[in-house]
Amino acid sequence: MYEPNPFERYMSIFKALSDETRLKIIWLLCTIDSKICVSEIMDVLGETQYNVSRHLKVLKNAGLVYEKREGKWTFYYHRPPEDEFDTYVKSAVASIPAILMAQETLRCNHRLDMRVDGKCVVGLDSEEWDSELKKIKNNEVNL
Amino acid sequence: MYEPNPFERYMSIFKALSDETRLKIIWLLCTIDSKICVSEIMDVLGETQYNVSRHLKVLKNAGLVYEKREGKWTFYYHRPPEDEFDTYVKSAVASIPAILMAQETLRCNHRLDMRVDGKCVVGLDSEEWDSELKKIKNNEVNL
DNA sequence: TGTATACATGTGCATGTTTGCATATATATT
DNA sequence: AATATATATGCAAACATGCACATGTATACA
Repeated sequence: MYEPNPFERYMSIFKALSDETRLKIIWLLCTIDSKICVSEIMDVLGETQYNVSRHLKVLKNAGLVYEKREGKWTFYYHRPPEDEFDTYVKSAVASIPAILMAQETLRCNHRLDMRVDGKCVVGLDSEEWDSELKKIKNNEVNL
Repeated sequence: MYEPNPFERYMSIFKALSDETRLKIIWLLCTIDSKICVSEIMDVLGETQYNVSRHLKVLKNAGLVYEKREGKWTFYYHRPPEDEFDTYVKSAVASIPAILMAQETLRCNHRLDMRVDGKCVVGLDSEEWDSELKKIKNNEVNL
């Protein structure tokens, strides 16, 4: 990425965070876990695969996340702050009240509990996750 | 402004800051002075009147500034942070290196020095400011 | 080697944003 | 009251963005 204008960096970070899906992804990365794969985000946010993938690319281009392949899965990691600006932006995102993310947090925690040795092992639209979802909806879990 | 989605607030703040002109305005408000009028911003940033006016409206709708009429002039004020999120966002903006704003800072300081009793008294495209600009360009001022 | 799974991306369409121009409004001055 | 100055805004064109569908690519597994 060639950035002739030094302001581009700041603008692209703010712009990347000005979308609800992307903001939620970053919040989850900052708050719940530092890495997450595409299918996990899909399930947690109820977004389609192409949308999640595209939004992640925007976040990656803004330098907010980086990706690492693990087998079939591509995990996206929260990129640690490199300067004061990054640090304050991260703090701002993290300060968004958890109550606004209650549903996503619940779903995310359940989805992440399915990992084995820190790796995603549940595929897209799996029956395993579907049955977990039903439990969540029926309040059969502890909030 | 009706905001059914609580995320709207965060998104509109990030979106407001994802534009170069608006980011520069907020930076100047945070760093140089807490208030500034439309014609001053025009002169400092070299933007047209309608653009400055509209960008200020975006910032106002995002809750980042508020306006107060003073005679012919409308002064825009930096709105103090109301919560943790606001505070971190302000810190992020303020952490943008001053070197990137050197030219704007210089022009802003000169323009603000023309105020009398804290009030703007120099009109649009005035000869007074034009002659100041020439001094800046000819390096007849102390950086 | 063939198939399934996870993810990425090109195209087209709808929508949103920015800008320039013209014009309207509000205040001050005469 | 008439005029000048400062600011705001409606309209339309240019541009950017987001989404859906289809398709392509990479990895895993049989």
